[in-house]
Amino acid sequence: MIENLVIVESPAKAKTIERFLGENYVVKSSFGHIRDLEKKDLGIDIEHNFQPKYEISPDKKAIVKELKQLAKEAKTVWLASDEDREGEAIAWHLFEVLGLKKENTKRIVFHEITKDAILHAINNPRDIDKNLVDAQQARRVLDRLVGFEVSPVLWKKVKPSLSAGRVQSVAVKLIVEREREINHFVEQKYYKVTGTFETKDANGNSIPLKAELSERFSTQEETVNFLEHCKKAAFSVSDVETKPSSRKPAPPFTTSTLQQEASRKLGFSVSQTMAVAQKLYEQGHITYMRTDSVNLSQLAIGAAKAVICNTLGEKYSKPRNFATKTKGAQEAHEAIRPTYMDKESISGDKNEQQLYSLIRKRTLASQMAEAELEKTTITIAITGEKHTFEAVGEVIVFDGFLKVYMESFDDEKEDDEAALLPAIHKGDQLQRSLIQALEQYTTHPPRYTEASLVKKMEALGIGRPSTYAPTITTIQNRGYILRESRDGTERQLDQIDLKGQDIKVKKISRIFGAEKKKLFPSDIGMVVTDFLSNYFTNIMDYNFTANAEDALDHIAEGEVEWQSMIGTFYQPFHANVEKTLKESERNTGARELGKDPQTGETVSVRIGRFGPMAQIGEGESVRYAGLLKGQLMETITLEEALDLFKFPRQLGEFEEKPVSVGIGRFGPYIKHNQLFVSLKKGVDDPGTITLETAIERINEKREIEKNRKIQEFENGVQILNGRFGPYITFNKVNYKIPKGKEADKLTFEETMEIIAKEGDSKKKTTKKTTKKAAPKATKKETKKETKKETKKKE
DNA sequence: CAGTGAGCGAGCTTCCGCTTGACTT
Repeated sequence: MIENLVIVESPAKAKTIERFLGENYVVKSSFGHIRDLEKKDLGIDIEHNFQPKYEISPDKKAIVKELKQLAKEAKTVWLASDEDREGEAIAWHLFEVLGLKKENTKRIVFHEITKDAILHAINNPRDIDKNLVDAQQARRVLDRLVGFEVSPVLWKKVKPSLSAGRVQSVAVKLIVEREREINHFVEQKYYKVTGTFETKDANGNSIPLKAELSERFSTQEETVNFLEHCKKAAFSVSDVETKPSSRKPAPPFTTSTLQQEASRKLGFSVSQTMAVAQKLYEQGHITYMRTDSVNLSQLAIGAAKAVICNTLGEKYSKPRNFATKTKGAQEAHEAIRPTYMDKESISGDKNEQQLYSLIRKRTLASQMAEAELEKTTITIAITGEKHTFEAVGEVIVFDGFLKVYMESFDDEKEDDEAALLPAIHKGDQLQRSLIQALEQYTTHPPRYTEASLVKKMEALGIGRPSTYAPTITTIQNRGYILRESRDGTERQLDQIDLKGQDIKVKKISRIFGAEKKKLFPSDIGMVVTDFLSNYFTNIMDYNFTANAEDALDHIAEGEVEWQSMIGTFYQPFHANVEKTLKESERNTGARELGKDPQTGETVSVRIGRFGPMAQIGEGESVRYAGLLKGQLMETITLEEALDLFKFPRQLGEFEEKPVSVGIGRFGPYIKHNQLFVSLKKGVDDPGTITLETAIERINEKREIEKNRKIQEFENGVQILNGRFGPYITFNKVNYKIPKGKEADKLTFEETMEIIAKEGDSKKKTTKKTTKKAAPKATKKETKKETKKETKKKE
């Protein structure tokens, strides 16, 4: 017999709570939701007032069985899932599925995992809030209806297996719209002028003062005119203004801000951040990592204060409570913070240590005093000229929170170092040493990174802390967007120097348009976004989720029945689905580029069965070519499209066999005597590569092939060098070499032993996976792809 | 792996939010 059974959502939480509650309590975890709408079909009985058809999730069968047994034996069952819509629903599903009875079931909630908070919760139980549960059911049903009615429209009208959803479709739209903004952006040339002046410090040493002209010139003529004027002009300090300012620390981390800072400061992807944070959480180093709250417990605020006072002194301490401003925040947890504030570092790998340190610094900084700054602006007048030079400097009077943590921003400029300015006064005359004008260009809005997309989604109230990372993975796996780095192109810019009485123009080179791990839309992403925006305008509206949230709030307040809210949405929505199926054209994003100058036939692009392609002519003479990576149907030119048809191109002969360049599914390649060699990215251009370079690549590949084989035994077993180091291959199956063995010293017996062992474990794992429910399609896809890739590389 | 792009039709795909593993490369 069990006295008390407490059910929480996370096993790590269960472990901690069990410690606080003592032996009369058994604490178990449900591992999140245990039940969901039927996986197959719609799972909603439209005819009967949208009655949901729930089923136990396949991977939760075992845990449900265990909980059922424990619940039967327990005197009291405490449902302690999170205090938000989803948590309330989990409690209700548990109540239903475990067959609990009202008289011995209690619903409790706590926002922080401290003994006091939990005991307080135990002493203040309540009933399940059915209105809140209904709000969750409405949310769930709405998402299913949108996803499962719109996706099939895409299958019919665009391409099979595509997906649409309240969150993902809008996330893709953000990236598509940004790309179009960039394409339509017209850059403006201007000249930025900086002056360097000689000043002297108290000891008579000269100190240069750098100042920027308040005006930017748009032509070289104007710029040179100005420099000509400066030749004989005098410069004097017309104003020195000093203003005190202060800077406040940022609030402690939420999931979204943690992902952003880890991306900017540590270069983590959002899923990487979550994986590392999960480890820290499981080891008890930090509080829960999926949260939208900036709230800290009193305990944490006190602990932070103690650490700050002890290590830095009292004047650095300033306890604060932060208010959450995020739309639709549910605040079931605390902000992300260290569980033990005084623990400066933790054991673990480098990533774990770095992320922990980031979280700790951010938390401490949030509880520290403002930084006191002094901003000085020096204005330098030019005789006979209305424009002035300005130098801005910032001095930290008191560092405050900056002592431990400085927040980063996406658009940080490199040369924005707030310099220390020399002590000069109004009326001082200045000598110019150099006046320099540099040709510059306005820049288009930046492409999203994973983290800045999360920031935008959060601002729009789209998605939740638990879904930001998976959503980004999904839209990449579906091929709607891709994350890429691109080398910029080099450009020659004019730099015009005035030194003494000489004006000199010189060319300097700068790299433009380099992108690092940015999000780009694909053709399919653009076509799908356009299609959905056309036919499902309301769902693609950035306010759709925010409006839905308002309606869900009314349900949670008990003012509206959830079925009536869904009914209001569904009636016109479903009619629109039917109408779109009947009336809309198949959408391939087809676009005419012009005429082929050689044949006069029409050149066009569209999405074909295997992706984006170009086409010349129709009927008998039709020719096709796939687009290259990085080319978009929307922006490809006629010339670029025509270039695609120049392949395969014959380069000549090598060792009496023809050498040709072609473009395949995996990019440009050289073909010679059954051997395929990829071109070197960024170095070789398939249009211009010479026979000589091609032979070089062929020889390089032969060299690699030669070094590939480390050992070979009589029965055909080989030890090879692969992309990930040495491995064993036998009968087309690969086996990894256990750690501590050296590939070149393995004997035949040892090798066969490894094959036998590895083979066994391989069989086991395949059995396991077949036993389990079919994995999600996205997972399948990634698995397939990685397999393919390894094959390709080895 | 190095091309492909028709049309037919079976049978499949798909959502968002809660949670962790079990995969290995």
